[in-house]
Amino acid sequence: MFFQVDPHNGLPIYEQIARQIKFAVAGEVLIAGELIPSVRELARELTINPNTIARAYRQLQDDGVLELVRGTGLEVASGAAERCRTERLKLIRARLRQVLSEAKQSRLEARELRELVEKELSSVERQRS
Amino acid sequence: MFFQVDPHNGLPIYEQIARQIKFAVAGEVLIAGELIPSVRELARELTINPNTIARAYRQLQDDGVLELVRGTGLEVASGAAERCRTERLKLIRARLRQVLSEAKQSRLEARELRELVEKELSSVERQRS
DNA sequence: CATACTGTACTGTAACGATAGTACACATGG
DNA sequence: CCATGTGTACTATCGTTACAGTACAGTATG
Repeated sequence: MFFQVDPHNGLPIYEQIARQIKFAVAGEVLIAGELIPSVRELARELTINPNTIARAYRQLQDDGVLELVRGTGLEVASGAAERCRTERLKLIRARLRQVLSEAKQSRLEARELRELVEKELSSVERQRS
Repeated sequence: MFFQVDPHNGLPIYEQIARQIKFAVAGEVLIAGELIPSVRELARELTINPNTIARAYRQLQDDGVLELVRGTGLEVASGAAERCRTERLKLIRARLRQVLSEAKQSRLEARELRELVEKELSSVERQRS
């Protein structure tokens, strides 16, 4: 698994994990019916408290992304990909809007902002996919 | 003063205030030598605890943005505009990079992402300056 | 001088996120 | 059957953020 967690991100860790799993489902890195890493395993891998992982998983169940298979683990719910794709788009759009709005509000000149965006965008596109 | 604070922003309130003041200094909305609103006044205006405002101001002093005039208040330090401009650019660039990187990492297609950015960018530019 | 305003310091309380440790019901595999 | 591995629940502790209230030194203004 390729999850990354940053404790100083502002976002709570359990939130980061839940979101990354949703994004993985949206991108079909995790497929319906597939078992996800166990609470203890992922906790060991990320050196994070199992309770924190469990909280993320509980939230994902509440959101209908994961389903419990008793005694075995949690699997990706069928039909979750669609919903996750929608949610992913909404989240990214909101984040983007917030950043751009802040930049604009800070009286950064429009030209400067557009240059910055162009530069970072092409920089990101040049990364390994 | 035109400060806005959102308690559910992830960022601590004192951090939001400090940043907005830095941005105001960078954009020369606040000029060197100018007195900023008093702790109690700003607290009343934003309906926020004075301690929280005081904490933001203390941090701004540590960063050399504000200078204490004893018994009178805090004024914008001379030469702070330059440093604030630099810091503003760094902060916005970092935020932008993070959002775009997340979007890319979530397997959103490059074309989709670019469209999204274009749309939001022009939307923001259309706002009141 | 006296009042009212500055920033600052201190204690205490509450909520939240994260950690630590323990315990339980359930299912799988030997 | 039994050991192991699932998720889940519970209590307790710690640090950070924010709030509430009080107090104090310093300065401007009357």
